[in-house]
Amino acid sequence: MGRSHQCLLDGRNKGAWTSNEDKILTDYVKVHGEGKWNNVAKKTGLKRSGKSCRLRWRNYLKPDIKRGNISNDEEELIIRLHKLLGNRWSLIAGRLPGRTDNEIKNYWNTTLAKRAKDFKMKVCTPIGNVNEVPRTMCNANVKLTTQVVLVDAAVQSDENQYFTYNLSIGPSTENYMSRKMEYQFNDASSSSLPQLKDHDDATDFLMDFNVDDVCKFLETEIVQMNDDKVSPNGGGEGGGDEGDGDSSFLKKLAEAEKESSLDFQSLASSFLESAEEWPPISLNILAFNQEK
DNA sequence: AATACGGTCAACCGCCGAGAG
DNA sequence: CCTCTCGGCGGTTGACCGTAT
Repeated sequence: MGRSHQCLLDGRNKGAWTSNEDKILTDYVKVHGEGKWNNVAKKTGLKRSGKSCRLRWRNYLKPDIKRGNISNDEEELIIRLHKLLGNRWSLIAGRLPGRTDNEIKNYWNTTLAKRAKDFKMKVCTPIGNVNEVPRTMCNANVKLTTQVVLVDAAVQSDENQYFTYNLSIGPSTENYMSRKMEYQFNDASSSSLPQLKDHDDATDFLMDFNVDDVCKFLETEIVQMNDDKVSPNGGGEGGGDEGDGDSSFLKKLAEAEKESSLDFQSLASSFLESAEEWPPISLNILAFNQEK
């Protein structure tokens, strides 16, 4: 694997390390400890840059490094930490003893990212209309003219697949709700609606509303705010069963915010910002939900 | 058997911040 | 302050390897 052809550039070796170079570096670190990497070349005659020495030691030669065979537990931890931290590989690696940032990064880019993509392609079909609320989530056929943002998606394993997403919906960045849901697929090839898994309260730090809350919010608040000619209780594109005014999301949001003394607005705003970095996967999820 | 292709992962690159002088 | 060095980090590259055609 990796680069094997050594070449000499500016008097320095580049490319794969030889076992002899490894020994020289290992011996040096045993005597002098880590750090002062630029001294390695001076004191040992090794034709490598300080950076290259440091990298070789930290990613390969260091005695406590675990290599290969990332366990299911480790994989799940990587997925969860990546949800939380993004591409901050060194932070993620810091919570996985013996694993290096480079290894985590490689594992993510090759195995996990690909798996998530394959899973998405397999299970979901784009419908091309992000403004349509999936009927399985909503009793009425409501036109959604607001933001629907998916900020997260992940697949745990082939045998036990799930995906998690945060759905942020609202007429503006001032008024919206966020809900995290984790779905379990018993059969990835099935087009039926997946089962909702239990929440992980530790990471679910936004408000926890059930699907009915989402539906009622969509049917009342959004239609009302975006189409003067459509009453909040039916008509227009929508119609169907609606919630009453008491169940409005905005009221609940205000109450919850008051009770918990948390700034949900800021929390959700930061989520929306990070969502910009994700691929436009929301279409696919919506399409899947619309399947029925 | 030969070739093409895609996955893996070690290593490199460029950027950045901290700290010393 | 300014400059320089060093180390850390995330993104990218490219050689190797297994598999498909």
